[in-house]
Amino acid sequence: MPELPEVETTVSGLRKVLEGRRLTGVMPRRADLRRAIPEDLGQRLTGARVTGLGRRAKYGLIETDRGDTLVFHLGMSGRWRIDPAELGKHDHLVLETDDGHRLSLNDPRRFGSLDLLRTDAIAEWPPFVAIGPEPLGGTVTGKLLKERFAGRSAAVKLLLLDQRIVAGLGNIYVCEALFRAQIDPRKAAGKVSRKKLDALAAAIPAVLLDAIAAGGSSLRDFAAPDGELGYFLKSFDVYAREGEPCGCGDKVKRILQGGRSTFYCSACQR
DNA sequence: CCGACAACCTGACGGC
DNA sequence: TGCCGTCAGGTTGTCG
Repeated sequence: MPELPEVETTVSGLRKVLEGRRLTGVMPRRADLRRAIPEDLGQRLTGARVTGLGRRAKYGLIETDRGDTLVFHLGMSGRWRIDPAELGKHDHLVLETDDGHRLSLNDPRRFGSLDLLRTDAIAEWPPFVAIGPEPLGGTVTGKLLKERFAGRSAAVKLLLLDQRIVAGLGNIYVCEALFRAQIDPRKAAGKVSRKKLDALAAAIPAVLLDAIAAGGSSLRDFAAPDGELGYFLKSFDVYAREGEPCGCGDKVKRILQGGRSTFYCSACQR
């Protein structure tokens, strides 16, 4: 579930427990997730103090006073647990703090990742070099979308999922933003009108901020890291609502694009 | 550049 | 109870 709002919520939850704390234990419990976990991760982080937390696109950042930043990605099924009663087979990294808290990165499907980067070189990390502007940074405007979509015949839905165009959007919030902007997800990106792109540029941060306000909602198995229920509290306009009525009275449709479900209202979105 | 598809991996759910 | 097919928030790569 982890799209931008869920990562943002996760980072906020981690900040409460980690900021300013010294890491007294750092225990990777397997060698790899989606890719290898750095072998020296435990050694480099043990004893370090956490100086700050942040987020870039769907990546969470844990910065330390040793010049290293732990970069995590939650993939499809990752979440952080704070003070879990017991560790299970999907708890892949455990952190212990000097004030007695224990955190675990739990990721059943292991599509997530863990990397340890030098903080001063983080901008040159290849995944970050390729990634597009932050949708909450105020720079994603109709004008920018017009430029990035120019000449592109791919469906606008698919280009919005491309992290190089805009960072942090995933399947849920792309569907929701397109609904709010009343854009047909199948439409060629380069043929969406400037007026619609202005509406889209406004809808993207609106949808994301609503989700953050709702506690990083999403789907079934997402919970905020402090254990508060973060899922199913938010209802979507179209996502996962196939066959249900849209506000206009028509039924929400589900189609496949790029092998993934798109939910939309063919009456409202044109 | 594009669309289609597969791969990575586990778990939940529905149908039988 | 179990077996089987389908689906799920993401990313990366190949093929034609």
